[in-house]
Amino acid sequence: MGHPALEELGTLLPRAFFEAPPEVVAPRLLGKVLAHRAGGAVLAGRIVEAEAYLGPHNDPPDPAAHAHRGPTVRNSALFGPAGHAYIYSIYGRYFCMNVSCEAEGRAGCVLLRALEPLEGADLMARNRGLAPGGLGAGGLTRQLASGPGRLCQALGLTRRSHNGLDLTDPASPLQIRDDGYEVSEALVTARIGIRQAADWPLRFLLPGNRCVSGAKSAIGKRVSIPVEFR
DNA sequence: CAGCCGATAAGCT
DNA sequence: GCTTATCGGCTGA
Repeated sequence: MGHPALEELGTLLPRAFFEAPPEVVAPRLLGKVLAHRAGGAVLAGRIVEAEAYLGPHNDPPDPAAHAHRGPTVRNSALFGPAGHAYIYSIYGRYFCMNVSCEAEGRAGCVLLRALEPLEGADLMARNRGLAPGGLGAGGLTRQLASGPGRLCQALGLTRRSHNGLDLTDPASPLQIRDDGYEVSEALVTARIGIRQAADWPLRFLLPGNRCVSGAKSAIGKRVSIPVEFR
């Protein structure tokens, strides 16, 4: 009661959606809904910012990607089937969530960097240690999940509980759905917070959206997303 | 097995 | 802008 079933948030994205290069999947994910069922609650938000990290089969390979040096215990989810969660801890305090791409045996992923909260904003605020009241007016809502670490904290995602989950399984507590929200244009910029390949244009965000992270938000160019990739 | 350091965020100057 | 918290996985010995 009070919480929607995940089905009400749109149609579940099929695995084929993710079986493509990350630079194709990342803009396609803009506007889609990331949903987490935690106990009786549902926490969900629209993806407004994402970065592509390329697998080692690319030429040149992407030196900023965790999959850069091939499979390891940590990144094994990236080399499995597409549409799985890859969650890792960073700086001892935070987690970041990626979606695996490409066919099984090939790595490549999309880092989810920011959400526009749709469901469970009060609970997100609580998870983030913020005051639950007055979210709408004060602009606090846009800070709930504006950043990869904030996103995982807001939704309550951890490596131990959620790494490796199949996002395309109807029984999974973590899914990505399409509620019909249409995105025809993305803003493309360099990726944030990396040193290697720092100038590659692989960060995608919804132009003008207030929930995106980072100072580089305004620096980039608009590209239209081909209809077949929407 | 020890040392290093990162796809971060928050708080302070 | 600069600093720091705090950790696990990676690397090389």
